[in-house]
Amino acid sequence: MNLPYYSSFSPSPGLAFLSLEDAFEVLAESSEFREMEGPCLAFRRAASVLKSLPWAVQSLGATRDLPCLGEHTKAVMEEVLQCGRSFEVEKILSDERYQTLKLFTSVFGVGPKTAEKWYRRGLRSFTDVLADRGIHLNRMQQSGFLHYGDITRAVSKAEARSLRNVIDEAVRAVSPAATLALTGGFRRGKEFGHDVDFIVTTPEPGREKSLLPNVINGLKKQGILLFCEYQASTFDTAKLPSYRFEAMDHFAKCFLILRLEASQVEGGLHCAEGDGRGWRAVRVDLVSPPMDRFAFALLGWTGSRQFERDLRRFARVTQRMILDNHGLYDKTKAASAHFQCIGQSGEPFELRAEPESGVRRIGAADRQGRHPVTAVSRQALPGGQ
DNA sequence: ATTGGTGC
DNA sequence: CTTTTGGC
DNA sequence: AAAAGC
Repeated sequence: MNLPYYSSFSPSPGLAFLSLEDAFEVLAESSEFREMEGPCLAFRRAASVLKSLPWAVQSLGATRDLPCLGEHTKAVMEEVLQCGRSFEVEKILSDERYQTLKLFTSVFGVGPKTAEKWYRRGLRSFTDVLADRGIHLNRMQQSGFLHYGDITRAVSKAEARSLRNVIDEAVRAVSPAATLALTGGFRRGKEFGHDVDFIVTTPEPGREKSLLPNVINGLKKQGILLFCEYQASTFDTAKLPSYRFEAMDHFAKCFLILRLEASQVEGGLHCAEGDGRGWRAVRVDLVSPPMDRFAFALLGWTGSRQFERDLRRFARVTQRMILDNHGLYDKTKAASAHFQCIGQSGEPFELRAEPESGVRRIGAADRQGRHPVTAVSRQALPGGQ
């Protein structure tokens, strides 16, 4: 197993200059570990707003008209712009609890609760965790440790393209009429990602239930399935919108770790220096909504996380609607009349989401003559429910 | 059966 | 001043 | 922590 060195943010002063985005990400993460949800969100927004700018901020004056930046964030910015470091950020980076929780949560299958549990047991390293006879790792965490080096390594665009071919072949063998769409960060145009996300749907009635299980079987037969957690659909149009407190959508989906052969990647694998295996493990997610929900699923899974959050808040507070991965609902219509998206019987639309920006994104896009959200049309269902 | 993990 | 922040 | 609501 490849253990990480503490590399992401070097606490050694003078060497690594901190970017403003990184500084806010550290503050956000620290707030998250301390269960301060408000400050966490505020720092995430600050980071997101700076990321959305076409230029790098070089002076405090340039941030005068930007939203989501207040007293605290501007004080940090002043420090970082002045000398490339922040006292508060460095204090966090040198904090043992922060370092340990950051390390533990970097393992696939380990979230804040589990990381905290291990920390309270006095564990401080992977060696500590793996040597502790009282710790039982679930299947996901076992895979997380087993493939740690590979799945913490960034996935390149070329690797994502290659995986598209692999998935496309497996899908086509099951349902030739199926639609496969790349989502997540790579759909947003990113050069690197931590995984590769796809949405797969079939117009063939009755096929949707067996589609994902059959695709998974195909990958298994190829011998490239290193890990699979399959979640069957719990989607039910009669129960929309869902009032239950649930983070995830109800579509059939699977969280995979696949073996990707170097020979299938144009320009080779994104791998470590002396890695002669000729393959690497990659995290892949497949989501399979019913065809008529394709657009909403695509919108929801294209991200970014901050964009999804802001978009839903925008739908609620200014449009008086509820948006989720399953649909768009008008709160002002009786009995939660529900709105359908184009593409029910025909072509799913091309979503032009442009995430990675802050709360002002929609307005900014409009000013530039782009309309990232207008693809979701207000076409009422017959009968109106 | 519940918690915590998975995701954008 | 209090409330809201993905009624994920 | 920042913004919105009262």
